[in-house]
Amino acid sequence: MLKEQQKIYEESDLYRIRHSAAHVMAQAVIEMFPDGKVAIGPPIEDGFYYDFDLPRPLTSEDLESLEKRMREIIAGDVKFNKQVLQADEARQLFADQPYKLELIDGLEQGGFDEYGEPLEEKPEISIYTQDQFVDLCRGPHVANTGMINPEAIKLLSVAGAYWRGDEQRPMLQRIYGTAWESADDLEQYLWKLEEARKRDHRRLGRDLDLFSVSEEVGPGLILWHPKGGMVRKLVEDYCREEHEIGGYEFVYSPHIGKAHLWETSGHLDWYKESMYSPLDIEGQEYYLKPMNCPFHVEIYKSRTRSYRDLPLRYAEWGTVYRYERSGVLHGLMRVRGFTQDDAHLFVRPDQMPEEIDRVLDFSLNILRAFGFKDFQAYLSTRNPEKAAGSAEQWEAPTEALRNALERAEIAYQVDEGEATFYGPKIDLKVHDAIGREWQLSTIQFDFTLPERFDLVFVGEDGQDHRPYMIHRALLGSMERFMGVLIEHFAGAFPIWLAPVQAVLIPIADRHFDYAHKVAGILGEAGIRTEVDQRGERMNAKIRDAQNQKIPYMLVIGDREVEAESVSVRLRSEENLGAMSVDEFLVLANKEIAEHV
RNA sequence: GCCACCGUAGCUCAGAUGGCAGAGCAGUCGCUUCGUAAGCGACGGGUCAAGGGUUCGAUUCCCUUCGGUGGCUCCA
Repeated sequence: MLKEQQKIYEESDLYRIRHSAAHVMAQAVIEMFPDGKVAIGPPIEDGFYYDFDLPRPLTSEDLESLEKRMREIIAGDVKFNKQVLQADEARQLFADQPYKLELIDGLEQGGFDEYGEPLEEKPEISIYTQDQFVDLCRGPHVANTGMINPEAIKLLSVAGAYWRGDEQRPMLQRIYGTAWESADDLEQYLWKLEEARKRDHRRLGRDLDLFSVSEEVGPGLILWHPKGGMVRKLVEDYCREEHEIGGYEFVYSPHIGKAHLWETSGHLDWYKESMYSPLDIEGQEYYLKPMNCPFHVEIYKSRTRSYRDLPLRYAEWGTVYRYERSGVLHGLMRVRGFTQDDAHLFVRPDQMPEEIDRVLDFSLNILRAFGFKDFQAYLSTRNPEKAAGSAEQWEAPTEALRNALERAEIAYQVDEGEATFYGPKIDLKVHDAIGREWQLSTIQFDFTLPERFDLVFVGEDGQDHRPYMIHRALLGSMERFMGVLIEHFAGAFPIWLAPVQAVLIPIADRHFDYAHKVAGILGEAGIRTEVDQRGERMNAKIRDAQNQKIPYMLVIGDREVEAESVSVRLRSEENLGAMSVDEFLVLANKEIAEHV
C-alpha cells in the first residue's frame, strides 16, 4: 500500500473496526491462555493480526472457538476506554508482559514505535481497556465492541512471526483475521481469496500443462513444458523485437565465472550469501552467476571505447542462480534459477538523464503490451548499512532517477534505504486483474561497477572518462513474469499469447479429413491449431477445450463440411455460428494483432 | 533458515485403536459417431515421500532426512 493510501486508511472507520477486532481477539486468546504473552496487534491491508507467545501451538479448532468467543464479547457491547499513563504506571500494569515492557521502554525513550521504527516525537503512553482486557495501545478504536459487526469478522490462519521481525528474537504465533463493515463486504473478500486460489499459477500451471517443478531436479528450479514454453517463447520473441527497435544489441554469456571476477565486481563482498558454493575446476574457483553484469562489463572492456560508441545497450536473456532460503520459494514467483530479460546500458554522463527516461518509457510500453495498465513506482535510496560508495556519490544518480519519474508522470513513492549495495533504483510494480501488486521491472543505477572494473571511454578531448552504467530488467524474470501473466489472465491468455489458439472439433470420425484440411489452412496462416480427434463426444471435446481456455473452438459436422465452413465458439461461451474459413481467419488475425 | 501444518495412484481425496490398499477424474483398450461444458464398459496403475527405531507384524506409533503449504525474515 502507498504511504498516502496508508494515511487515509488509518483515518477510516474500517481501520478502527479492525484494530478493535484485534483487541477483542487478544482478549479471547488470553481468556484461553491466561499465562499467554501478548505482543502487538495492528490492522493490515485486508484485516488485522495479533502476535502471541503461547504455551502451545494453536489449532484450527482453537480458531473456531476463539471466533465464537469474539462474537460473545462483541455482543456484550463493552466500551473501549482510553487512559494515558506514566511509564512507571504502565510498567506496573504490564509487569508480567515482557513484550509490552519492551514497547514501553521504546515509547519512554521517545525512540521507537511498536514495530521498533524510530519516531519523530515522543509519544504519550496510553492503554485501552475493554471488558477485563487491558492493552498498551495508541488507538484509535471504535467506542464499544458492539460497533464491530459480528457477521463480518473471520479468523483466517495462524503463522509464525519473529518478535519485531528479527530472526534473532523469539518466534511468536501470529493469528491473522479479517473484519469488515458488512457481511457482504466479508463475503466479497472471501470470494476474492477464493478467486485468487482458483487462478493460482501453480494450479493453472499443472492444469494447463505449462510447467512443473520436479523433486528430482530440485526446489525452485522450473521445467517448462511445451505449452508454457510456447507462451514464454512468444513473450520473448515480442520483447526481442522491441529491443532491436529500441536500439539494444544482443549478447550471450556463460553461466559460470571465476572467483576473481566476482571479487572485482563486489558480489563476493556484498552478495555471497545468495550465491551457490563455488566449483573447483583445475584448482580455480568458479561461481554460478547470480547476475549478468560482470560479463557485460567484460564485453565492454574487450576493446577501447570512444565517446562516439556510447550509449551501448547490451541485452541478454540471462539465466542466473541465486540461493534462496527454502522457506521463501513460491511457484514461479520466487525460484532459485531464473532468466532475466537483462540489459546493461553504458552511457556518457551527459546522456544519462535522457537514457533513464528512455528506459522507463520503454519499460512501461512493454508492460502495457501485455495488458497491464496500472503501475506503481518505487524509488529506493541508499542504505548506509549496506552500500558501496559514499553518500555523495549516490546523490546525483538518485536525483536522475527521481527526475525521470517526475517526467514520466507516474505515481511513485520513495523507499528510504531500500536500495541494493551498488546503487539507487526504480522498481515498477503492476496491478493484476484482481488488484494484487507484483514487482516486475527494475531500473538500477550502478556507479560501482564502472569504477571497480575501471571502465573508460575516450572522450573528444582524447582523455579517459568514466561511463555511467544502468542495469535494468523489464519483465524482471521470465519465471515471475509468466507467473504474473498466468494469474492476471487466470490462464486465459490473450489470443496472441495462447499456446493453442484454435481447436478443431469434428463431431464424428467422418469429419476428420475436412478438419485436417482446415487445420492445414489455419496452420499456414500462422494460427496455432490442434485437431481433437479423440473418440469422445463433441460435448466432451468442448468441455475440455473450455477448461484449457482455448480461444477458438471450431466445430465441424455435416453442415460445415457441406458448406466448407466452421462453426465458431469462443471461450467466453459465445457461439458465433458458422462462417467460412476465410472469414474466420480475418476475425482471428484481427484479434491477434490487437493483442486481445 | 525459523514457526505451524501436511506428504496414500498422474490429479483430487477416502481409509485402518498396528494385521493382504480404496474411489472419482486422468490414462490404455473396446463399443458408441453423437450439434455447443463430462456417452458406456473393461483393463492397467501404489516400496502409502525416503531412511532408521519400537513391535510377532508399521503405510498407521516414534526419530531423522527430503519435499510441499501458510506466514516471518529476505527478494527478480
